[in-house]
Amino acid sequence: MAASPAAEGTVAKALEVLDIVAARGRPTRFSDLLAHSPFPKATLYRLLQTLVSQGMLSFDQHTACYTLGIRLVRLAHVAWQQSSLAPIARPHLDRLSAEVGETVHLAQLDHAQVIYVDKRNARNPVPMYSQAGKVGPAYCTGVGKAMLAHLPEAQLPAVLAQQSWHRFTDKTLTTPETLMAELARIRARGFAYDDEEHEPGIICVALPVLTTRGAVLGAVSVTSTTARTDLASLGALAPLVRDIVQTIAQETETWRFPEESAPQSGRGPEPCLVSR
Amino acid sequence: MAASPAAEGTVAKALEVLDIVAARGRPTRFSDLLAHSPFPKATLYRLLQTLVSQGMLSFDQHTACYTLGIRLVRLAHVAWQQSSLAPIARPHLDRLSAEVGETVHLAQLDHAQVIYVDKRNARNPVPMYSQAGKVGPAYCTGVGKAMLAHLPEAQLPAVLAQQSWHRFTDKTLTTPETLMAELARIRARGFAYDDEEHEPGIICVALPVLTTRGAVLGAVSVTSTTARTDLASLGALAPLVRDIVQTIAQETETWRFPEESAPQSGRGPEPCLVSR
DNA sequence: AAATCAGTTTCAAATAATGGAAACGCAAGG
DNA sequence: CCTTGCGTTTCCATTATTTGAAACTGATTT
Repeated sequence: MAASPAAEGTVAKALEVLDIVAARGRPTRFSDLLAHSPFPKATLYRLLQTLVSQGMLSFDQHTACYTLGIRLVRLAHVAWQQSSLAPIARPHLDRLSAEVGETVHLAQLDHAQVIYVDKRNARNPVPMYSQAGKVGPAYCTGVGKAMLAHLPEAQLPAVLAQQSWHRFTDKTLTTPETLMAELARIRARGFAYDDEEHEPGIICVALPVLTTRGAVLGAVSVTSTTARTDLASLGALAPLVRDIVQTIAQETETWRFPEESAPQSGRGPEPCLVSR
Repeated sequence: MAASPAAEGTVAKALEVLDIVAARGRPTRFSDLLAHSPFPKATLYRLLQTLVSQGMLSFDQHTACYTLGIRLVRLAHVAWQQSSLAPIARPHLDRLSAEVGETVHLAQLDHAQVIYVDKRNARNPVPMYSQAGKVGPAYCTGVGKAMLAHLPEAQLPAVLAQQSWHRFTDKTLTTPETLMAELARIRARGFAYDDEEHEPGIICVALPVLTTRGAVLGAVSVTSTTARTDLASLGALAPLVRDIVQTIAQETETWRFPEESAPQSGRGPEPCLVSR
């Protein structure tokens, strides 16, 4: 189960249950969840009931299985829109994608992992691991290393300590020391490569999206395969990607303004009605 | 804000806070949230702290603003995959989209609203979060009416009572009575039209995805414009869409009940979603 | 019929949440 | 320099919820 953040409140436990359901990855029965949770039967049972009644889980009468609920999807859509990064980056990813014709990723750091927040497929799509919403390792992906390289020094040790250091390929860096050296190279160079460190044959260039203060917001990468290109050619795209990430960063900061709470008319189906 | 589900547990309150943040739609300050929540200052503060520490919200030190957190996006991705409908329907939507070349939607019912779960544009296969989770009215969209028409009679009044009945166009049905009549026509005809009831110039055909027991799982629609086609031509696509929804329904049941038989006795059709 | 299993409910004790009030920090104004 | 006001955070006695062992239900198996 990896990161169990030592439940302290009821809410934390409820969320942990959500994670457990999510981790099963399929409709799951009570006993299965019980076996994979640290909670006693009655506690788990009540948590599940609460979550179901709240719409965060749904429960199928026939199969007696729990799945994640639709309320999550609704919340997540807003989350995606509300995150300052993703919606702002969108048109720029489109532009980048059109220009280079390769797979393009936008990622953010979540705890010590990379989460792919948006993605454009290559004109000739290549099967690969990443997918919007999916999480991946930070220490052996282009976007991950680009972000780690610009993390405040104080945070780095904690984050490195949470990496799995699994050797995906024989080029994977599997120790904090070698990674630290790589991060220094990345800072010097201004961008990161992924040289088949996560999947064989998959390479990429990645640049971080940084605020003017230097805080890491996310990272953008262009990914391809060794069959189609090589690191040097990908590196040649770095200036283009730099333009993109700088534009994104700039627009993000412009957007930041919080907003006074104008007396909005409470109800009303008015505003954001779906395009269809 | 209409649906405030009268929090009874702590978890419910925490989730209500999430909804409030989501409803603001932008990074929001404490005082703003306080003004829009039913909780006392200290309570709200602690709920926010919990949610932030759990990653469901994120808090920006500089602007002192709360936004929905990245953990939500991660969960929602799994939710989408795990929902029996969306991943199963995906290839069939692709097929339908390729065949008709028009906008295709997959929707489900969430409370009394329609939630768009997947979508195909004529051209590019848009990344998921750009549209998943968008909600729309049920009483004046093709997918919405198709699903309402097949809801258990006992639930219909409650759902209709939650509609806004806003007159989007002069063809919008704005009373329960006229809608009930329309739903009867839809049941008789076997599929629903949207005749510019939500947006002028936008028309569609929609069919519900039903289990063998008749429970509503979702709906699929093909949408176009009056400039390009008319209702009659869209209606001609109904048999094709019927094939699609039936295949989806069938695969859903196969997937969920690998070797279950004896499908009788229980009470009436048990809809999988919908109001508490 | 008895045993087993999966899921549900009970209840007194333990624990966590509550919220009024007050303190804190900070910027603008006297 | 000392107010004043606003937004944020902490305190703590009170209150209500959560807890979990164990008992119960009702299927299915032996």
